Amino acid sequence: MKLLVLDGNSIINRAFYGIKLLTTKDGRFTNGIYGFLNVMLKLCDEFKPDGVAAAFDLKGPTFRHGIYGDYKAGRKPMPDELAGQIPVLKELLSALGHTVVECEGYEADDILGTLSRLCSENDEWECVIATGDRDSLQLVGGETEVMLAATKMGRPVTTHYTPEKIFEEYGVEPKLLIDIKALMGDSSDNIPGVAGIGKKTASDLVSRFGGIDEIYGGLDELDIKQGVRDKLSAGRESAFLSRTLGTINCAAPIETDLGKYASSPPDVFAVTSLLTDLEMFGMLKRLNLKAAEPAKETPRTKAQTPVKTSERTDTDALLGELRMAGKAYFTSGYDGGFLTEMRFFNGEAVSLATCGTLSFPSFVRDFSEDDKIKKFTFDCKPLYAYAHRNGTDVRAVAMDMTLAGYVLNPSSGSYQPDRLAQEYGASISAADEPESEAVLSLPELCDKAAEMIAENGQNDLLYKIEIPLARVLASMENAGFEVDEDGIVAFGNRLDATINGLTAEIFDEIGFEFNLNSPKQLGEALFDKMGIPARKKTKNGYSTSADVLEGLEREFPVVEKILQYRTLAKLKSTYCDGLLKVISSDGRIHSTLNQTETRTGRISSADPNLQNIPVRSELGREMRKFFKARDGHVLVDADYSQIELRVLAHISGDETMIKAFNDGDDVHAITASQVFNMPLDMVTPLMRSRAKAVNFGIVYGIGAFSLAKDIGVTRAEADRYIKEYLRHYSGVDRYMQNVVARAKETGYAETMFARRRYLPELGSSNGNMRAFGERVARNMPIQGTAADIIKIAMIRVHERLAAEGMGSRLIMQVHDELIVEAPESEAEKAAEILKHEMENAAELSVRLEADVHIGKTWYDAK
DNA sequence: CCAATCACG
DNA sequence: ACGTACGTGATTGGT
Repeated sequence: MKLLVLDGNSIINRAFYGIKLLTTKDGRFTNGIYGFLNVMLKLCDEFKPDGVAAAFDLKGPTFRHGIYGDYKAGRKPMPDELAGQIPVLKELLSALGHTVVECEGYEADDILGTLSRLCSENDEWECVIATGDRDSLQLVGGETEVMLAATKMGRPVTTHYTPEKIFEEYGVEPKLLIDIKALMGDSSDNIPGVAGIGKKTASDLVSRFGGIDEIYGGLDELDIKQGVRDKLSAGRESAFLSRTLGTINCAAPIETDLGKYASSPPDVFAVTSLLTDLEMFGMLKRLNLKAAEPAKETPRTKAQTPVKTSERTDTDALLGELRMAGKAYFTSGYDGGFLTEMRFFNGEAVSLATCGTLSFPSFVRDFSEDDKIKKFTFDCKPLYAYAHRNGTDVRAVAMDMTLAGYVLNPSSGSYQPDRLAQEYGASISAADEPESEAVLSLPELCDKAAEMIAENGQNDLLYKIEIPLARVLASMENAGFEVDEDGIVAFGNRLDATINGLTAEIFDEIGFEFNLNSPKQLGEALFDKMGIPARKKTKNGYSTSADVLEGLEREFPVVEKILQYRTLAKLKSTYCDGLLKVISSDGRIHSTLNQTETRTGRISSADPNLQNIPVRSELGREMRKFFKARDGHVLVDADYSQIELRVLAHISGDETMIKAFNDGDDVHAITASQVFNMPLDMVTPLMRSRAKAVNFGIVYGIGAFSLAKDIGVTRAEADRYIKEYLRHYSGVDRYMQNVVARAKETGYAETMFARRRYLPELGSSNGNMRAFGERVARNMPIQGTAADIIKIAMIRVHERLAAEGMGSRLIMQVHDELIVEAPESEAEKAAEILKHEMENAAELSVRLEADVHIGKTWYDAK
């Protein structure tokens, strides 16, 4: 029996670039498919295989960050003209009775390797691999031959590689090709190799001495020129790493029963309609088929589900068991963002389904969608994300232990299963394998967590806020934020020019060069060498922070330039260079929204952080022009007006502050008139800005010293402001005292929605620690309640947009701000939904207000 | 891996 | 007498 294994991506790529752009009448590209079919039919004629398997990489916009992430592999993204052809090709292959093989987390190469291994382990089967990629030559031998397509002098040639042929060409056995590559490197595959060793030297060494194990094993004794020996010695690690990188993985979890790959009879109807649709009439003839009737609507066969294999293939039975039980305790395994396996822990048995299972994707879908199966798991966000990317949803999540752990104690630091087991399931875990212990105790962990959550009065917080929010965050992460890459590059170049000029001027004025980015060197230059009086010190030397330098810039003009340099360097490195590095192949940036990171209940954004894109300075704000809505869409941006102060007004119940909010929208001015005892229309901008600082200070737990420093008045003055503030807002005063006392009693601070943060600092004998605990006790309920409210708003916005069947998507949250990407035609409606859901997310004694703006870019929508 | 710095709410 | 506002994340230099 003979299996023809096609390297799908490689062959369609060669076809696409080798054949001029063929299209159908209505403009769909077909050249890749055409070339692929030609190659395949030719190979079939030549080898008469009993089965044909086409391996493909899994890639494209249905997959997540880091996987979208060709940016990490340094490859060019596939052009849309080609990407669009691949699904059609797969459909056609399936219709022809061939097998399409894909496996999340594995490349086509790995599938080739695995099939080759399976054939060599199986007496009946032999295997022919067809590819355009020389990497596969390492697989030759045993039952495997490779047909390598190449272009010589502008003409396509295919070479048939057997072990003999490889020895003839390279002078080594196939396995050692990897070792040659490990030495010479391969820039197109990002394999470093050994610096200074090229193809010639590498082949020579390997053919004389064997693989790198032998070469390095006898490096000192072998007959190697000293220069080469030195290079080898320096590149030792790189060589071994390169070998690992260059070795094809022959253990992809795909269908292992080779019988399943035997060709089945073609679905003549499907093939005919597909080829007719592609206008490939020549191909129809070659297959002895007639064109389909043009009048008839040609229903397409459903896209073939990729074939997979697994430990447990009876996923239908598994699903049945889970349905019968009505609940499922499970964990999900991910490889770089791909869902690769699920383990079920119902009762005694552990059932494992992996992406190698024939029906894994449909199993995951059916399982996820089934609202009769209550789901108990860890960290549901990745599963929500997986489901969302595949056009479905996860229903009936009854427990997420990660989120439960976070709700029970947001200061934990880690919510890994083993840690949770340690903390909440100690009775079970005592043994050596922390992970499996944690997993085995999942049902008990869930019970225990549920009980504690209920006891704390946190049911709504977990089940109505955090768990539903995970779905929203998953969808936001999947959506991403479109950016203007060229714009950022151009902006970066402009910055670079200015930075270079500035650097030269600074060194010129100081008189010598040093590393401007080093606070240490800068401090020495400024305060030692130039004799500028230092004002503040850090542990390691002088402080050169902005607030110190700002006090010096009038007197010493060079300091102004240094400050400017800092600003520009930050913009360039963090925002231009940093963001460019993480643009995915879909032209968008997919940040990760952490749900268990902050101690107050806020979410955080990382990798990259999109919650700290500059806005306060005009130049920095320019960055926001590069964050834009996709074609035909606009950004709808809504931010809460003073949500934290409104929350303070509500939870303190302070009548004056409540009235202030009800009287008008400029609270800072109203506060100024209260604190400075003036009629509202006599409040000057300076008074208003000081009052604003006091408002912030109050929210942060304030001390007179810090307030004084912040607004540049004497300590006594600042003290007076605070006293006056608390005298007028006596309810706030009372609240601030009560909340600390309460926290000392209970040991934690809490929000309106029962989110708590334990404050062991309050019992500290260290006065500073205790003072810190007190400030947190004052601040956390305010910041945390605001965080709870916007989370509720996010869930409702997400649900409304879905319920109304809109194309608008929530794409970002910045603490008090939500951004929706809306089709132009929906902009107004999306704006109304945002405003309404945000303003009605919670019922406070002051009204919540959200300001909405619409624009093509983030800059315009603020 | 930490400290310093600076971007945001 | 002493230290001095809440919550984050990324980059850089330096040990």
